[in-house]
Amino acid sequence: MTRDTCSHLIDAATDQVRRRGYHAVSFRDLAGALAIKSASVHYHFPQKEDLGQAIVSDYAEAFFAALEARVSGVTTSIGRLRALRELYREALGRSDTHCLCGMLGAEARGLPEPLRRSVNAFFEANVDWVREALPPGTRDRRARARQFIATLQGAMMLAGSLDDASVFDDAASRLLQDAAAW
Amino acid sequence: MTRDTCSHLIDAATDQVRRRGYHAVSFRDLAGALAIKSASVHYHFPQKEDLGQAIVSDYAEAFFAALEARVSGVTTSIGRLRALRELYREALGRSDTHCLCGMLGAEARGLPEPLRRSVNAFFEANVDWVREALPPGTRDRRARARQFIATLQGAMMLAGSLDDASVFDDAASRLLQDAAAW
DNA sequence: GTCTATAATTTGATAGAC
DNA sequence: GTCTATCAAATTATAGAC
Repeated sequence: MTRDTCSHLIDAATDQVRRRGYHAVSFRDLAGALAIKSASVHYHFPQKEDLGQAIVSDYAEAFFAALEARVSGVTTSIGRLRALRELYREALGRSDTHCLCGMLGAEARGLPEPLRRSVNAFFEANVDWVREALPPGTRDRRARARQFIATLQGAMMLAGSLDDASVFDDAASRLLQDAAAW
Repeated sequence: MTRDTCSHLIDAATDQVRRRGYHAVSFRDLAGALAIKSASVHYHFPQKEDLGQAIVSDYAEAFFAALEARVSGVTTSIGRLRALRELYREALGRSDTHCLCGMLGAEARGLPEPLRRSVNAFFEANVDWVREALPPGTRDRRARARQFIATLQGAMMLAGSLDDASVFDDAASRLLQDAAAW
């Protein structure tokens, strides 16, 4: 028994939006990927915005679940930050796509407001997670957490644009190096 | 005598692509902004890709010209890096828009290949500029330059999405703080 | 250089049969 | 749940008058 159409649609939409952006993905593109018709896509997600919300909440849930799985048993701050870096890195390496929320964040001013809010909730949660993971003595914790996420996001964008994953590796490894001294 | 239509079109297109992304901007949007018809836009830029190329090369030229103007007379490494940070920061503050190439870089996989190459040339030049601006003793200069640009780009994206310029200020100021010790 | 007019295609979306 | 059929609007783009 394979997964249902709804899950497949979310996967296809997530993949395509991560590659090309929200406005470049159409219901017909997605229908084609599943070998169904666009009317069937509308059955599952009446409006494009509904599908947008679904992929963001699905992505956020999977992201934080994968993150928690990785850090279970990891007690050092650097170890936890490293786990986050590796989660970003594997998304880039496995599917050669940008972070879904990195893409939607760039496009934020052109997105329906509720969708933009969901993207922002992801970022807030991501920043909060880093803030808690930082070494106990770190000062300006929120600013450092923002810096950390900004670097990973920017590195992922740059690596994807230049089609060179070493850009991510360079930026992320120096970031971790700096963070060890925070 | 006001500037000609061609320049106005480049300005309007740059502004709208920075706000909403390449695929979300139409010839009719741009025509409307100039109170002309879309057929007139095609007179100046036959294909959308032509307009895309024009805004990127225009942007890159203006960016590096403004950068050089800012660093004329600035001799310290930190002073030069600070000037770059301020150039990014003012783009965010003055027009509340993302970096044009940051936006197009995120969308890169969905752009015509020649346009993508122009965006990448901007990033390569930006990284090269930082590499030369880094303090003389800095090791892993290319990696550090990539980290620097990644952080500024990611910070600009995050600040724009969250509609909070303090995100940029936090990330960028900590970056400069770290860079002083590189 | 700008316009009207229009073509060809794509897009988000709906109605109703099966 | 999926389909056919269709719609209204939008999109990139062109031809030709002024």
